[in-house]
Amino acid sequence: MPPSFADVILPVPIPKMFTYRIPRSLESSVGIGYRVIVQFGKKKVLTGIIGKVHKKPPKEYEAKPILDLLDDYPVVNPLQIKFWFWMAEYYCCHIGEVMNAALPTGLKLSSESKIQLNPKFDFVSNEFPIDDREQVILDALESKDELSYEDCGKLLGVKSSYAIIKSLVLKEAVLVYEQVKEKYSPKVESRIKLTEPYTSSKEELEKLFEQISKKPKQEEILLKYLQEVPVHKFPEKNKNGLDKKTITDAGLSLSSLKTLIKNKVLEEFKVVISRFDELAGYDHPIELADFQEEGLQNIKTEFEQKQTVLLHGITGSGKTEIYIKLIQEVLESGSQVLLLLPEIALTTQIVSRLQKVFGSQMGIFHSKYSDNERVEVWQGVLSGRFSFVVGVRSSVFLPFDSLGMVIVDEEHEASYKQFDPAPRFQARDAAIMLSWLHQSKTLLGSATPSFESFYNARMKKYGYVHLNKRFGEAQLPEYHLSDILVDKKKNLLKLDFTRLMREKIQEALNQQEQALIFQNRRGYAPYMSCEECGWIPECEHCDVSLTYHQYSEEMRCHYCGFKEKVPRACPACGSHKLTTVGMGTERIAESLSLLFPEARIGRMDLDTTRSKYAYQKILEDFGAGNLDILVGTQMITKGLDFDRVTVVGIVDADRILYFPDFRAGERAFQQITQVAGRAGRRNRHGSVVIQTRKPDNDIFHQIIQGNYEHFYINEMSERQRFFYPPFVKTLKITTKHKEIKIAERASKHLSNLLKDIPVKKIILGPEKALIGKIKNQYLFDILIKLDKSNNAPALFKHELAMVLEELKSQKDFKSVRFTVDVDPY
DNA sequence: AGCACGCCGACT
DNA sequence: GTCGGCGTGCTC
Repeated sequence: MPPSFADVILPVPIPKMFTYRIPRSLESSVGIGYRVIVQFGKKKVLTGIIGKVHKKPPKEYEAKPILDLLDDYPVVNPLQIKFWFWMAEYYCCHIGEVMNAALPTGLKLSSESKIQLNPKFDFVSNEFPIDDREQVILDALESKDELSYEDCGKLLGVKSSYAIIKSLVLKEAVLVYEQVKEKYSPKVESRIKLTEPYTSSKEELEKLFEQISKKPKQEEILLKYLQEVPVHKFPEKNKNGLDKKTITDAGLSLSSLKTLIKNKVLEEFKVVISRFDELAGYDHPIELADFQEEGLQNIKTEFEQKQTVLLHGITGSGKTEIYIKLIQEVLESGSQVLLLLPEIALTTQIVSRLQKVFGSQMGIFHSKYSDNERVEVWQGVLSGRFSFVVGVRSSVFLPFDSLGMVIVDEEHEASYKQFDPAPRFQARDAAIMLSWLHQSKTLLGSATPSFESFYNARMKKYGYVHLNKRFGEAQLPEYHLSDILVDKKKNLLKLDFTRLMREKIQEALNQQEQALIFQNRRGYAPYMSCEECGWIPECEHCDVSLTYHQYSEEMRCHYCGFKEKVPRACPACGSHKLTTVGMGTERIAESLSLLFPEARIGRMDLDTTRSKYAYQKILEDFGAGNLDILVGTQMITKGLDFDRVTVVGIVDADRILYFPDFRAGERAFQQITQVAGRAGRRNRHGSVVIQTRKPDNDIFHQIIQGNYEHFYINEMSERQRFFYPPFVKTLKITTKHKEIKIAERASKHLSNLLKDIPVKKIILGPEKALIGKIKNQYLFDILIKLDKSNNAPALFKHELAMVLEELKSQKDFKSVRFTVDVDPY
């Protein structure tokens, strides 16, 4: 038998797999998707995933052997591997980067170099002298068995301890070895149980009680145990024992418990438990209104023809109920279901709603979950415990093996697109691909579909179902446009609130109703400015002004996290007249508390929801009526469904509308409609107040009339004329370097090379990026608009990859970073 | 991305 | 003189 080889995917940004030899001993037990340990480079040990198994020995090098197998089952299935490769190709990144994003951290291992004393080392008759710094390391190793390179560096106060360690190795004083650590640790519970003979014989137990009658604390524990676990009535219950916590929580003595264990009366044992509670789903039937039932039937009919269906349902039309029906059917047929939600909707009512129906067969995949929790969701899908997962963007990577349906709720949400580390994927689009690989169906749901999806629906690529009724007696809210400039002239603008806005909020407060105030900017004020000379504090490392955060008395950069104290005086002219310009949520909340001193005001934005349950806490407070007004960013537009909200205020609609991006209009329509949808659900009618400087902008009237289609047609003619998506495919390449000249030159050079690629396209730029400098790196953008026909995008990407490889190998551009963003936002 | 090797400046 | 800065090349 010739030897077998495995192409292993490793978490390194190199565009290929690495071929390793499969040792005979592992030959029968490995395959695609297994986690393996391999040596990479001189000593680094990494975990990788087998992407392919074959018999072709590599010609140019000797393959190293696979060192070990981590599990006795594949962690990733072949469908996922296909999906990874598709993603790497489509989003122009490396397979290792996809793997990195796909595997929960807990399943990734990497080794750490450790040093230990060489037991053979003879300190006395040592032929080489040990210097002071080496001695420090050796002394430290006297008390600790092992040290990492980092520990050594800290000990010596130097950045790199490499040279010293190398010298010690040479002198044979220490040994270097690699330690791989499994990051995932199961949650264990300590339990106790009664030992023999006390379990089987009542007499023995009685004897025992006599013996310990003088030790009341021990007696107490024993009584507690027997009360919780009636051993003699139900002998089998002893096997499972009792959680140790039950004893300690009852305030009983831990040391007495230890004595009982030491005396072999009780026995301690450990069990692995789940991090998720078992919840029973109630099977209460979901009642659909006639129009929802009709929608459901239409979806099914569309699915007969199309793989993907767009469900266009206005806010309050009850899309969730339709989802539930569909999910139930798919689950009953034995297939799996994935429901994608935008991150910020995941902690809300929809999840608890679903949990009530689906109980513990439903897994939740959160971005705030710990690494261990993520591994458990992963394992849960693998083992079949979860046949249904509700999750964020990254849950498309879970190890499903037989998806029957993927639902993407709020399909238009920009947060489905990942920007920063590669893969820069759009989860909605990836979900459609994933679903296709499973030969399953995809349902996209939205009240304000993305133009891409709506376009696909109109082109008959997707099926289309429209729900335009609201459930129950819910009415659409009444819109009011409030002109900021008019009020300002008449001196009616108080603390940035127009008279109409203040009146509406006051009315709500008078009626014990609630108000939601939307402002898409966190912090106190976007920036500060000197009244005398116009100086504006800017970030030292980025090309942006610093945001003023009042609460922490700081100026912060939202791009690199840089912060500094608020300047006392203007460094340019010495003036003390520094004022804040513009408004963030923090300032809005402050203004409201001045305008409505009696109101209880809450704020919800990135700064107030950093901790795991902060979001839920604020929502619960609001839901319970402990708050009258909630101020927030986008976060408040999602999944909130509170009866008492009758007023929704948009403080600065122009900020959304006049954004330098071709999608600004689309986004404004979506955002305003979404926030507005929070007003007056059920039988109360609500008001939406929009503050703007240009109330006659046509877009407002289309939003008010809810005329999505009209709006769409208008905007699309513009997009067609100027070659914007969805008429073309776009691709953005950012060039980054710490020297502006080099960054610019590299970008120019690249754009010239791209011009030669024989594909129908438009190349724009290079141009200084919107934010020209971030973290001391200068950025230049090239935007490419690709013809969608004839496979042009794929051809172009292929050529691009080669051009980039070539460019990177030129020595002038060695340290230049290129990032490719396909379908950027 | 790490990590090792190699070639130059500022210090005991 | 050396330490240690980081530029460059390589990883099956």
